Amino acid sequence: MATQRTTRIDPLTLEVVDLIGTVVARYHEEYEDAAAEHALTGAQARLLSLLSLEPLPMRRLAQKLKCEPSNVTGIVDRLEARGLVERRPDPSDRRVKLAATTEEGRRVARSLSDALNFAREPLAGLSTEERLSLRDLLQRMLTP
Amino acid sequence: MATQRTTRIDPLTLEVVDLIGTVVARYHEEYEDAAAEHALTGAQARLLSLLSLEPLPMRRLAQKLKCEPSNVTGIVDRLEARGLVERRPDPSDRRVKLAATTEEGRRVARSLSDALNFAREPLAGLSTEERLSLRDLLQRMLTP
DNA sequence: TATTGTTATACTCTATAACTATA
DNA sequence: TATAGTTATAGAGTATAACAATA
Repeated sequence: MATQRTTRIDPLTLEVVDLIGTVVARYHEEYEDAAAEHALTGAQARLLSLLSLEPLPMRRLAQKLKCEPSNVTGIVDRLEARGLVERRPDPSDRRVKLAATTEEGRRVARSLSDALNFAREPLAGLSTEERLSLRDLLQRMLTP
Repeated sequence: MATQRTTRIDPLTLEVVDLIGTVVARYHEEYEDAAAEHALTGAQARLLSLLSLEPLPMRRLAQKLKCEPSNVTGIVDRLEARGLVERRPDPSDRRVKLAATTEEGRRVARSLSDALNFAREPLAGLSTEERLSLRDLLQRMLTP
């Protein structure tokens, strides 16, 4: 019976789940703040970061962002209007448009990932051994 | 120089950061799915979960959800229209409206937290010792 | 005067459905 | 006919500013 499951979770597990919730909240806060410093929304920042690795068809972007293709049009429109992204034809298929970062877009994307100090500060207090341990625990948690 | 910091992050730390990113994504996916099963948006589910603990003034809700008070009005409106939440006067201050879950709202909130199997499955493969270790590492990561 | 909640407004993100141009 | 991208539309979340009721 579903409503009884909760009682079977031990306090330690609940504590860990709660900590993970805090990690999630902190991660999002930092990401949104970093995006806002560049006057970007979260979705725009995510799309820009994706494109900073390689140009992608609109369709691929939708898959990666887990949203409908129609939404990507608007997000790319707004980034294009700011000169951070551009649309290019795909020589091999004229239906496809490749979205790609401009020089300025790459600059912003780099600065964005630098601003994500989640990468540094929260882990700064852990030793190499502890990071190894954390890595292994997270890996086992994520791959059942 | 900000653009050089990235190169100073060792591969192990990057790996851990990447894993945390995956945890965040997985957590959100599960939360949104659980909310969608009850035809709730993420914001509505979060607000309902908050209220399932205790009635709160609209202002407090805005603080907890980290959004403007004006937005809470609409979210509570929609939950109230579905009979999951109600507004009550605060006897001690007639300016204040307390949002509170209905009986049905509590049921949905409980079912929602049950559906959040993130609490169970991802941690199922870890022993008690490993959970203790994970808890301590996350705690130290979050409290610098 | 300050605070609580609301309204009004504008923007973004989201999904759905219909359209176009290619394949 | 199938696919890629777009447009149109509607609902929801968000911030800002202005407002009424109460403190």
